[in-house]
Amino acid sequence: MSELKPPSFVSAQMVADRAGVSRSAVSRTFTDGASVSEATRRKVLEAADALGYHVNHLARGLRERSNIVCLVVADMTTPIRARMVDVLTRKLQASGKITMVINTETDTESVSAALRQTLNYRADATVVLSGTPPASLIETCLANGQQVILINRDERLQGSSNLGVDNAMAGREALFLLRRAGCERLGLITSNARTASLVEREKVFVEAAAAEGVQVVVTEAGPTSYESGQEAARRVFGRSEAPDGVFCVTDLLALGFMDVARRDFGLTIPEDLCVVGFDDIEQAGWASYQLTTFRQPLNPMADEVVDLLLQPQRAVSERRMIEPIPVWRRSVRPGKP
Amino acid sequence: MSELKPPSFVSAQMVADRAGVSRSAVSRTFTDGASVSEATRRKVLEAADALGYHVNHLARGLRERSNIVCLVVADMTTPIRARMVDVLTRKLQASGKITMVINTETDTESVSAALRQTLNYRADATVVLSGTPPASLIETCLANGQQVILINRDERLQGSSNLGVDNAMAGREALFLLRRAGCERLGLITSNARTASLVEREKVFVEAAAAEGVQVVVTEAGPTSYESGQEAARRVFGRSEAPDGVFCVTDLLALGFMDVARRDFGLTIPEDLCVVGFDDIEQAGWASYQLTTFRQPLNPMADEVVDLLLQPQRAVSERRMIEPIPVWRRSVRPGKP
DNA sequence: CGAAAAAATGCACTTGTGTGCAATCGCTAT
DNA sequence: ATAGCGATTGCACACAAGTGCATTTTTTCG
Repeated sequence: MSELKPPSFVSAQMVADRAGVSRSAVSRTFTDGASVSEATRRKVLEAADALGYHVNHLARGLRERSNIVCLVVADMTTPIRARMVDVLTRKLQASGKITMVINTETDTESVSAALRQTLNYRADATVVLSGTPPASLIETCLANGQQVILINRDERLQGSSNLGVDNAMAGREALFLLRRAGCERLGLITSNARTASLVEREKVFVEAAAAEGVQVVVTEAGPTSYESGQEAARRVFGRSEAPDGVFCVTDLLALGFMDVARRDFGLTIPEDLCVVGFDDIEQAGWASYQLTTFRQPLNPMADEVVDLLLQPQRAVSERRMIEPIPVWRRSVRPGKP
Repeated sequence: MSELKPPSFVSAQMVADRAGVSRSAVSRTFTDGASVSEATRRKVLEAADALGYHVNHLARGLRERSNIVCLVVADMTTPIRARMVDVLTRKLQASGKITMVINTETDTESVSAALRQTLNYRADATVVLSGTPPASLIETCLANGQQVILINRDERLQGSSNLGVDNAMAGREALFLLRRAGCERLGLITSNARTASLVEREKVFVEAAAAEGVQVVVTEAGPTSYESGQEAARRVFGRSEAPDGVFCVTDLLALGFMDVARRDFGLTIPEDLCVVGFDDIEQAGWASYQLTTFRQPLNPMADEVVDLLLQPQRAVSERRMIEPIPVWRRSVRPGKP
């Protein structure tokens, strides 16, 4: 009560008064396919323009869908996340949705709070890029008619739509690339984040190596970052037997790893050491790195999200899997013919 | 009419029915400081929990402030922009606001469309990180009681709050650093974006050099990106007289420039060439670059934004200027004592 | 020109909240 | 026991839109 916003928003009623018509006429002017004569439409538009009227989407959202989509995301500064947010907001906008970003931590409590916000704002759908929401809360969302789309989360939660890249394929292919390059002593660099995606890439890589009778030395560094990659390299090359081929479960890890391997241990890439990453962030293509990696096809993924939004009945289907695209650069020796 | 969302959101009325109280009691239970007895509050909370009730912030926004803040931004994948969005969403959330991101192009038409969206959703405020909205539209926002905060835009538009880093200081200081390192042939790398911020950094640098009787060769590359930095380096070192000290108006430009200078022209940094950037993106600190640059103090800037939001009367004040922080790394020779 | 069909318009209700006002409830003090 | 008083409670309205239905206006066609 202390202060109402003094210059209030202009409402349809004000426009109606000014144009000398009923409020319904104003509403219909801004509704596609509604029946309004050309004359009154002109009067209304003129008045609206003069007053600076804009339809209140909040009020509209009371009756029908709000057209709001919530994006729950952590670690937004990470290049891959930034690109995901960029692509998603773009495509969502293009399909008439507006994006609310909820910047969260990955712990369950933060994600839960984010999901509740999502419900508070009557979002048509929630897209989760980070963390794993508790099943009970997902059910609440679904019970309220809100779609839940999980990206790269692969917990298969009842009713939620799941969507992600094929991590197994990347793990297998990474091994293949390193073996073809003649690498004998393999290493795997992962983070302590233990995301389902990361774990799967790791697992498949190690298993595929075992199938060939090759051992893999697994190094678990800190969070998924450049610094963790550096730390991992210091640990790896401080040991007796150094690897000559490494799969880093993330490009950021790979870049940090490469920098330390080269600068602190004098290794040359790819002669002494081959490195494979995952994500294909922009920096992976920079001249200093030229990292061989797997691209997450973000545009197709975002298209898929939009598609799910427009056809909610598809949501119950199985997990949609998208193939990552191998990007060959210079951090792995070309295979012998 | 084809399909109403079949499992509709649960409303306060449903909770009231279940708890055997009036809808007002429900509303008051979720309103701080409202008068409800402990007994009914308990009944309401229980019913709300059982039904999965969540207050509709859209409806709440009809009467009072919506607590929505719109962020208008382009080039979100750029590291500096990603960090800005990250920090802003964080701080806004912490102060009880929710962020709508509008991903736009920098042209006036796109920005205008974004601003209108902002009005449609009754945002309390709009924060513009990219592009320059037309004055008339800003006035409309203000007339509707919506705050407009422009960051690093420094057009001084009537009524909007402006906020940005001190570009002049950076330009002067960059020259000082290079001169102290003994650089004689100076270059400046800029982009064709011609943002006010970029132009000012450039102008002050060139003027300060002129004041010392030193000429600066200005090279204008494409958009503000790593690739443009590479392109600029190829042009600069293809010419007869190569510079030995360069100020790149952006870190991304600087990193691309460094990579080409080193790899394609065999220069060593900082012995043959000193480089100064601006922004202090994460990559500037990576081992391959160690770029001397100026940090945009994003946290203080975001604090300032939140502050402006909470005290709208401050909005009319003059442009708030924040000092960038010099970050000394290895891309510039240390000055002679 | 007049009747029937078509188009345009306005009323009133709906969506989910918050809140002023009046009525009611419960407790204390005389 | 009852007046007095403060704490609860419910009614009804406001907020800003969309829309079914009935009514009015316009158009069309015989």
